[in-house]
Amino acid sequence: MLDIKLLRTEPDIVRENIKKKFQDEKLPLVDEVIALDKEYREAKQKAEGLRNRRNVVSKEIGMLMGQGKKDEAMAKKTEVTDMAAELEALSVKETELEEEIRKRMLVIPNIIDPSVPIGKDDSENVENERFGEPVVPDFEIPYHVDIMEKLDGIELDPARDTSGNGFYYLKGDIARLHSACLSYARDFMIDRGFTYYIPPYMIRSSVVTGVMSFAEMENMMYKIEGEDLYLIGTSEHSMIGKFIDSIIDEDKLPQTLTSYSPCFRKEVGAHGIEERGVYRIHQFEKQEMIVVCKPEDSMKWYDILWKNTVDYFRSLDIPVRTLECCSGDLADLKVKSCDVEAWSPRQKKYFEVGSCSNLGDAQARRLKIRIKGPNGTYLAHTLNNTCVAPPRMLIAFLENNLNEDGSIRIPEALRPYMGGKSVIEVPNK
RNA sequence: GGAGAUGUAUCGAAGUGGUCAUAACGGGGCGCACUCGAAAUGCGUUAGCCCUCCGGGGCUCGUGGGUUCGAAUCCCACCAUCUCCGCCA
Repeated sequence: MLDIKLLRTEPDIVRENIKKKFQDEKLPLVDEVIALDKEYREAKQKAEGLRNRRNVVSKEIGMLMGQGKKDEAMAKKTEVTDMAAELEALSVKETELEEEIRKRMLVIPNIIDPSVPIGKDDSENVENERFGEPVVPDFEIPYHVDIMEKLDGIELDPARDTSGNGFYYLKGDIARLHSACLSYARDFMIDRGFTYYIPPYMIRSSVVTGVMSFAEMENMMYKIEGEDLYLIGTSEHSMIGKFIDSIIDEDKLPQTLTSYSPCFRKEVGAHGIEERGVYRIHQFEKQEMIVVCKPEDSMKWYDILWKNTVDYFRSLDIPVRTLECCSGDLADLKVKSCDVEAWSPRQKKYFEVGSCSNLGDAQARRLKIRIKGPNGTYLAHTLNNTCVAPPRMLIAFLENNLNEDGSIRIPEALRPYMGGKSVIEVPNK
């Protein structure tokens, strides 16, 4: 969410930004907000004038009552009663206008960073940099489910019976590999100075509506029946939620956190949920990074965050690239964002395994996350990034570390988490 | 899950319908004075948000409603904490 003062003083910047994001249909909102805001402030001033009068008179009534001057007090009462209706009407108008303004402010996109490439949609995202050689071996790479099944590491049919499509049983060494990736990611991030968190996996509706839009909530979140609780779609929800309406001492910054959680997503209308396998599923696990920092540091942290993910994947011998989100594909709250994509030798292309975002002060403004410094309080900047989401990254892991005989090589870094194993062998039947 | 108690600034806490909400009283922090320095002492200071014609004004006593001319105070709902009982990993 933008600062409304920016719309008052520099509406052209806001309009220009909307155009850059190819959301011209939102252009009228700028003038609407400016007009509503003017009306709102007039109503507010009038209402506050009346409230002031009421407070003063009520105090006088109190004094008169204290002195036993009942008649004079009664006369004053009438004065307050007379303006009650006007005040009530103004209050309602005030609230209504405020809501109308907020409704519009929520959909006016955040000002993007000047470095963001201009483009209409995801087809115009820009490859930034490649890390590692994208190798295609001279033998055929099977579909990830087939690799896993050959290793006796996945059971999809029973999962369909117990839970439906979009769930899975991981088994044996593949399940262990999944957990190893997470444990390794946890230690990897701790080594880089991040504080490890295990957050609540369910959050109240008031937090949900704070951290996402209504449409997102409908399409992503599972609700617990009979309770005011939702299963989190990512640990970012609980991690950012804990900062809602808080003021952080400047010397406690930056907050660099890494959180583990299972993630639950309905994936309503999402492409690929029907696909067999673990690419898009209703339940997965993820190690996440969250940073809350001073405004001047956020771009520095943005670079540190995505590089962490790149380093993590490179330490597992998986080639990756970073793909920068163009203006039109950037979510409204984000200033800048890139995906980390892993190489798939089977598809001979890169696919998304993580997403790094700098939200500037937009999320902080919406959630009232502030910093207290020597010169007053100001809004924080917030960032988040995926370290690893194993079910999906296993696809890249298995494809890139597959031997011709179907066994899987375990990179050095992961061996301590796999009981020292250097290879996952194909079981003899 | 049952019973009871509680929620006021940085902390403890007073206020139980008005003329004591920046909020008594006490502690902590910070600044200044005294001191070679420190302790002790004294003085001062120590929320956030919004509007502003920059004079000021409004809102916030866990949160949201209600009653009232007026609510920290009365009523309702929710949230949280503590104690006891039950249950559980």
